[in-house]
Amino acid sequence: MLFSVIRIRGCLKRRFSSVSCHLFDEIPQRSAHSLFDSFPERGPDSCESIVIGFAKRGNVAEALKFFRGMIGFGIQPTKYTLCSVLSSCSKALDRHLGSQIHARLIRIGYEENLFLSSALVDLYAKCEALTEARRVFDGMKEHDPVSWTSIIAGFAQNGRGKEALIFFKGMLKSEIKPNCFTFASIFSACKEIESAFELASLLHALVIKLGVELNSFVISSLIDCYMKCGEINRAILLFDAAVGRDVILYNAMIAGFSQNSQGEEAWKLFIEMREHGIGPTYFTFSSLLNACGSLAVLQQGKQIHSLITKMGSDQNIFVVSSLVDMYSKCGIVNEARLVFDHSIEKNNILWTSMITGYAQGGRGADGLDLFEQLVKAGMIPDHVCFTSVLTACVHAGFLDKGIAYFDMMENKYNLIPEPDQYACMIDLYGRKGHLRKAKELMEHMPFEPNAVMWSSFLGSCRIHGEIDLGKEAASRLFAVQWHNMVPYITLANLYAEVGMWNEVVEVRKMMRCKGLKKRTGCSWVEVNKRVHVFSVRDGSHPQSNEIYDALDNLILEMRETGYVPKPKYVLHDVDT
DNA sequence: CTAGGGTTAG
Repeated sequence: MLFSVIRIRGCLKRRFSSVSCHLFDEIPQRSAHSLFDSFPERGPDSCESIVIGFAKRGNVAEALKFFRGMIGFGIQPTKYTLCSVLSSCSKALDRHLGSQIHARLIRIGYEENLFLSSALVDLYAKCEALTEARRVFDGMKEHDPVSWTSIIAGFAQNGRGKEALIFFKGMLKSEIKPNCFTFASIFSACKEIESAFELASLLHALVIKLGVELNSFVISSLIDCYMKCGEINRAILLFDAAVGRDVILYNAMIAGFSQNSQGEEAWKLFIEMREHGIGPTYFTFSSLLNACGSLAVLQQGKQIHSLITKMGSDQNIFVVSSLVDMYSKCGIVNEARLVFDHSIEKNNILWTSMITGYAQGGRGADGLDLFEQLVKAGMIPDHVCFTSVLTACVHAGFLDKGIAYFDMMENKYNLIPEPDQYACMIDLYGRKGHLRKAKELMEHMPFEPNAVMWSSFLGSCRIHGEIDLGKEAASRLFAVQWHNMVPYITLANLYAEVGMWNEVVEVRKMMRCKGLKKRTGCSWVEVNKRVHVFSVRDGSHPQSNEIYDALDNLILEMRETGYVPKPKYVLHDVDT
């Protein structure tokens, strides 16, 4: 290494920039730095080479530092340098410096330069200044694939998929053809819209037509989109056909399997990628832990945890949140707390994971205690966080505290309560026997009550033997969820508990008329006084509608064998 | 000599 430095220093006698490209390949960047300092004739050429060299190699901080330095020396940067620096600004999310460069560019004129315009569009898009990005884009005299892709990616990455798709339409109308970069962005925009699957299929055809179907960026984006639509088989087809499987492709598959409750498959792929010596990365860990939580397989979760520690990934905030979530879901809240305490960086999501862990583990008081600490730590709680807090109140039966926190949302944090938080309050009032109050809340909130609210309300009616209100809730549920058995069963139980046997028979008859039948292939276990439903076929843990359907049948089955479900076994307790 | 892309947590 030393020899390289000496050799390069020899070359540098006359021109620094002539060797600067090689310089970065041969010696560490730290040495490049000191070499520059020791070089006697620091002119514009050498400064620019250093800036571009660092920028090109992704050392954004150094590139920006040198750029500031050269401006301080009064050296005028060329457009080449400004282009590199803009890219570094966008990576560092330094909108301030980026705007200053923009101002400089306006003075010297840049509209004809596609490189500079695209870099500006990208900068503003990455810094979430989409109006500004659009202004630059619209001001361009002509567009190329890069500028189109920059504006499309900008909207897609900021959760504005619809607008991204409108730009994409504009691109298709123009002479410019989308390339693999464009498609990689467009599929992430796709998954946000209603008819995602239909559109993705159409665009998939276009991908093949334009011959970019082998690009791994396009494939992983497409796989992710299909997975989010629940089209697991399509994703598998794409994955099997892919030639060079990189770590992101594996991660996309593992995340997809986890999101679709196919924990076993996620694990199989993880083992496969390890056999091929690929990864894992932070992304792999968080997806895989997600799968552990839903399978409630603690052993595997612990194995991953030790691997994470071994690889030094135990301070990544995504990984930590997943660990907390996994341990909580496996019922070891104390272990989750240890991981939480050990994490140096703590954001809103991590705090919320931990509060949820306490709430769902039946330790509502600890959850609320943690929330107070969150506030003391200077964090600003958001909607999801309040859902956790209110859930903790529901589990602990803290009515007054629940009301106080609910009011606090709007009074202290300017958060307008959403259906999720109203649902908690309806549940809380209902369970405490304040059914009128719960009903009042449903009638006066700014939106229509949803199925979750009616379900919990019906459950509360059953606990407190409120026939009339229960009947009404059940009929509302029958209207929205005709395929769901839960309201029928709850209503039947409600009648049964007060001895209205004729009505029980009526409800059973209604169920039979609707053709609601028992589902096979599911079983249940009781762990920590909670019912867990799982599929016998693959051991996976069904979610949402599937879990409700399965649970309906199980409760029926249990009742038929003389098992009387307690209130805590109503559906919203099981959906964890 | 300069520009654009895919996967993760409550």
